[in-house]
Amino acid sequence: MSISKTYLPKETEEKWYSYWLKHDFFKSVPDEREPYTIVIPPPNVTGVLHMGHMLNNTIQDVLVRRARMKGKNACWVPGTDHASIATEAKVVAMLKERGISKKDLTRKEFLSYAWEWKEKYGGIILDQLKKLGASCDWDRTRFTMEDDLSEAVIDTFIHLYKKGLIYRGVRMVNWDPQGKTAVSDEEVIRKEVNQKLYYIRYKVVSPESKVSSQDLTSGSGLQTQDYLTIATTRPETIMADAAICVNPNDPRYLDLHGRQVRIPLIDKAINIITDEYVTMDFGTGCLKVTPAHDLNDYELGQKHNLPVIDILNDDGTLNEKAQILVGEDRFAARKKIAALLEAEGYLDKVEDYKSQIGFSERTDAAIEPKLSMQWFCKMEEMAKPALDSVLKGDIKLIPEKFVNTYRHWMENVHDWTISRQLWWGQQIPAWYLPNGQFVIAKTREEAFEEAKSLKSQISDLKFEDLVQDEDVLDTWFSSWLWPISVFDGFKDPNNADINYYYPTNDLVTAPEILFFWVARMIMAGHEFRGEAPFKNVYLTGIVRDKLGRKMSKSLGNSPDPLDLIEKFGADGVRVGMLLCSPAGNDLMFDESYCEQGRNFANKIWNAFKLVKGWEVDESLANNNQVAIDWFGSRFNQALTEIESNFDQFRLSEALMTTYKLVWDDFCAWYLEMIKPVYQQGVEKQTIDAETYTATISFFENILKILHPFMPFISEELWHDELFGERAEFDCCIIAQLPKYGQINTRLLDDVEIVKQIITQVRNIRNGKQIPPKEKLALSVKANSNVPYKNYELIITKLGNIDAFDFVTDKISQAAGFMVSTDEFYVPLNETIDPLAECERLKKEKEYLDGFLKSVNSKLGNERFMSNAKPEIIEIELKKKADAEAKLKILENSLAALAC
RNA sequence: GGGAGUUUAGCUCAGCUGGUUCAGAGCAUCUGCCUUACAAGCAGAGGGUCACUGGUUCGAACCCAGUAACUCCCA
Repeated sequence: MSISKTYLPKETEEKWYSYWLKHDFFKSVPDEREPYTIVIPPPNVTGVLHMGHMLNNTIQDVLVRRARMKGKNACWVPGTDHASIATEAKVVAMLKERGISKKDLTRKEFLSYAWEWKEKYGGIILDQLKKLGASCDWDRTRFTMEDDLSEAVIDTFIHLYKKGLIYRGVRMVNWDPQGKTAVSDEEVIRKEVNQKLYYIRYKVVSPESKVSSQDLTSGSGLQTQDYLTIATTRPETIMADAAICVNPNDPRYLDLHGRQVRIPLIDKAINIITDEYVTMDFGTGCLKVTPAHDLNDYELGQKHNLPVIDILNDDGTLNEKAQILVGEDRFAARKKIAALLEAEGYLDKVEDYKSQIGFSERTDAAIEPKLSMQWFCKMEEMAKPALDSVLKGDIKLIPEKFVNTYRHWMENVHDWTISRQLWWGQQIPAWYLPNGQFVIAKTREEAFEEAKSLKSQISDLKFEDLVQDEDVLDTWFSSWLWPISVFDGFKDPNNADINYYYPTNDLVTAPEILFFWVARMIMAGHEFRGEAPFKNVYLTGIVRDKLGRKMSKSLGNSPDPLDLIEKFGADGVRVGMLLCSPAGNDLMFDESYCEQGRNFANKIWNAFKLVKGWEVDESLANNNQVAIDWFGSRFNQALTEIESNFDQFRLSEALMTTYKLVWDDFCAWYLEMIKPVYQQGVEKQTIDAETYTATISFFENILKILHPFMPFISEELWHDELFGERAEFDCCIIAQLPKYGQINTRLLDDVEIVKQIITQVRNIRNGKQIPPKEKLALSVKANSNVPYKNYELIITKLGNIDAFDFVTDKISQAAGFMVSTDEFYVPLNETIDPLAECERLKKEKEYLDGFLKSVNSKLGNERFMSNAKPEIIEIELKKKADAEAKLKILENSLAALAC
């Protein structure tokens, strides 16, 4: 069977993914092993895979696969959330295409369309994850709107209501006029926007009595005060003005305290009030107070007992209370009203102005502050244990810097608006009586029973009289239960799964949802299980493009992950993602990282091809024991480094350690050391049995440590006949990671010196343009105790040396170099330029002189000697001795050259 | 406006408790090679005032203060 020249991912990915599935390797059931659990951050059911998901899920898969290979019972629970706003928008769009309007449907009809949509498109993102190699237990796939999870949501609502943690109230909320729903503070994205500041004149009302008294006391004329000018970015809301407010200390407006102005265009009189809240040096120092349409104004209005005049409809158009421009959209109205004011002479001037505006995360519509009746969840009480568990370290945030952010948010937490004016979601279990009273109950039956027992209820209350709250609960009110609900911890709080898998181990998610989701899951964990839901929260960076811009659909700067997989293979993309993702830092993604990943896969493939081309010749002796021992030590050393990297969630470093071990140590050095010399006319290169066995075993171990990062190629090679017959269930995915072995540091150090010698010989070849095929001689004048004899075979093979000998004197007419304190000579036919040689030696001497000087100045410094730790002094002394030894050799060489 | 973070080679990042003349890795670049596993490769090489200014210390990329630029979070 001929083996292809490059690794072809497509041929293996499909094959092994279905093999793994078929053999239930992703499946987890509780047993006596230690569990390792991750719940997926449920992607939005409307979503398609983007680069953020790629990163996030690659990391989760690496962690899960590694845990599995460490003998743990690994369980990765997949699923999606129902994303009320986003999904409802998709469904509305689908209906529109079919010529159906949501208005004409009943709730039930609408929901059946929504489920139809979900069944059709809702699984896309999970199927995409499979392409990446995600080893989720798909049998456990959950959805936040399925019956059991919905029931959990309703039950927790009732529980929290009974505890007094949920209440209903009129509040200023963030209104999304496009989604026609309230959204939480966390779902509002603030952006700086170029706006206009309109300066508008309000005519001051002048009651005769006041004018005269003013005239008498101060003598100030009213002529200049006929108008009062305010500055606003929202001229379309003037009809909702309830007052004009000035700072009581503002000398410009002292005359106006207690008087009135008339709103332009509608000519309505409102009071001038005073409050220190107003900044004197912003705008004109006069603030129009519009309680219905601004949070600060609302509070000011409460304080001063002002009426609330809401002139906007739910969709952002003006209503009849506006009196003019009724039915116009708020932004259209803004332009029109500016024109009207201008025409009537009320517009003083217009300035450019930058300010922060909130936009809905889901629809990108400008958020409208709006007063409405909503359901809220009190946060303060639940925040406390959730904060403590992070501060105490029961939950570790990685990287640690997020602890500060987390604390700040938790200490200043606001109540959570949990109602949404939508249909797609869990309907709030509040039932209203005709008299406006309400009860909270799971079913109409229970609600009816409870309603009957209300003191002031209507005497002839009928079952059908109860009307359930129209609104649904925020999607996060489902997601915050996720680590518990996926194991049916609400339905059956003592079941085997929840007892075994909860609390989960690691959560991998984006820092953007630290508050939305992570903090609330921690609260829910404490509230409903008395225990935090996970131990580590690994917060990934944000995937940005090369220019540092966040990847987004609207910018079009995000590659399609599936195209990347097509181009570089799943393993290549996984490696590419990890290579550029240091923990907690954003990553500047570039396709070239995936290319590097693909090249790495190819390198492994070709190393495999090499080994596969060998044939054992039993008659051959093992000449490679040194190489075998060296790589064995090097491998064990790398294993401990990788382990420590994983302990600290330094995945990119663990990968880089693996990469270098495989590419540099194994391929570039080890295989070159042991590789049979090419024999012409021989079909298969022959090798001794011991070396062959050792190499195969190394290769198998390498496949194991590669597997979490590159599951497909490692599984593919694992099953090659090179490793002998594999039983059906003998798969790399469940192989156990190699155990740590001995590390011979002396050997590792020696080989570093040997490598330097080989590099120096290669440099001489390069410099003198001696072809690699031409053999050279090498002599060593050893001053150290490095056992070069042991390494002779390696040196001669990799340096292409045909004569390696030990000498006691310098050799002239040879290119020389020094490694450690040993001198090496490569005799050459050509004459050596003594001047150039002299120059080289002098340069080296200069460096060493400087080095020695700095060491000596330290050792000569009394304060260093008295303050530095003994080990540091010892190192300095050794440095001094080494430098002196080297210098002596150099000086001899220089003397020999007579320069 | 408040808080957090970042700044080290052309790029992306390491650099742990201050201690080798300590400045490092990968990629990219340059030079030479189609050497029977791999040109998606091999062998080499060059690249940095550790943002800036002070301070502490025998000793600072690392600790402290200030400055600048950028990023994020909250208002």
